[in-house]
Amino acid sequence: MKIATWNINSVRLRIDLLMRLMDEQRPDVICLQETKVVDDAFPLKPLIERGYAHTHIAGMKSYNGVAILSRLPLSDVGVVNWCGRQDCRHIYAGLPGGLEIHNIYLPSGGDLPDPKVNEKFDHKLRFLDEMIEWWPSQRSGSRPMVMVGDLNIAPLENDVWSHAQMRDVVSHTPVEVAKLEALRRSLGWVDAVRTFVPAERKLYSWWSYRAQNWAASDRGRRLDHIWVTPALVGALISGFHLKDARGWEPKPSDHVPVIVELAV
DNA sequence: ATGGTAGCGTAGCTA
Repeated sequence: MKIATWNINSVRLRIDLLMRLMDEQRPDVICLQETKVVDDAFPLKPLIERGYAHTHIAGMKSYNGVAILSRLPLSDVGVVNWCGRQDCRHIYAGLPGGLEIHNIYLPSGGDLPDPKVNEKFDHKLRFLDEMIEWWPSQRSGSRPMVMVGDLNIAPLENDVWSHAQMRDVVSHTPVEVAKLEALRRSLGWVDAVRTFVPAERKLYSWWSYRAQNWAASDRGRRLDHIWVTPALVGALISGFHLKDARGWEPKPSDHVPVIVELAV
């Protein structure tokens, strides 16, 4: 089973690039974040025609929005609301073989890394706190599960272009990295792609639109992740980033797809 | 220290 996750930054604007991902990689399951569209306006028809007949979407006007697009049947689908909001950041679905996949778009957190003055950073930390409590109470780590998405945190030193210069930049601050680690430990999640790309190697999934030349400056961050429960570690076949997609024309997303293959 | 770009929706928010 091949699973891809991609912050597409508007599914309507980039529907042709989504079909390129489908044609080039043939994932069995694609999870999207930042679809930025209400469910009634989601462009499902061309995706269904391409074989992604099983879909579970939750979108809102302008912001956020997540989608699971699958060639394989989905069962027991659900939505999870965090921090008392219904803001389309977490959906899940069952897959054949007793697998469950969770697709999450974690709050970005704004600019200032101080929860007392920046409500967005406070929201990000509370979102993490709630998830840290939720997983052990609602799910078992012995269950085969995959958690994917834009977590808006780059946890490792080599998940950012400069660990020293990023310490006070939201996405790499010690407080959010510690909470992400607590979340990982909650069910013993394993960072799937980092089992194939050693922690000593730089690895990014996002490059800012604001750079004059994203590839030349190469100031990226690894914000997008695929985690698996211990029950699935032995099934991992490959894990990689589709870096070429950052240059896809016209109008690339600022995030690239992250992909794993599982022998299930 | 600042500003740089992008998407939605058509001003200003979010990233």
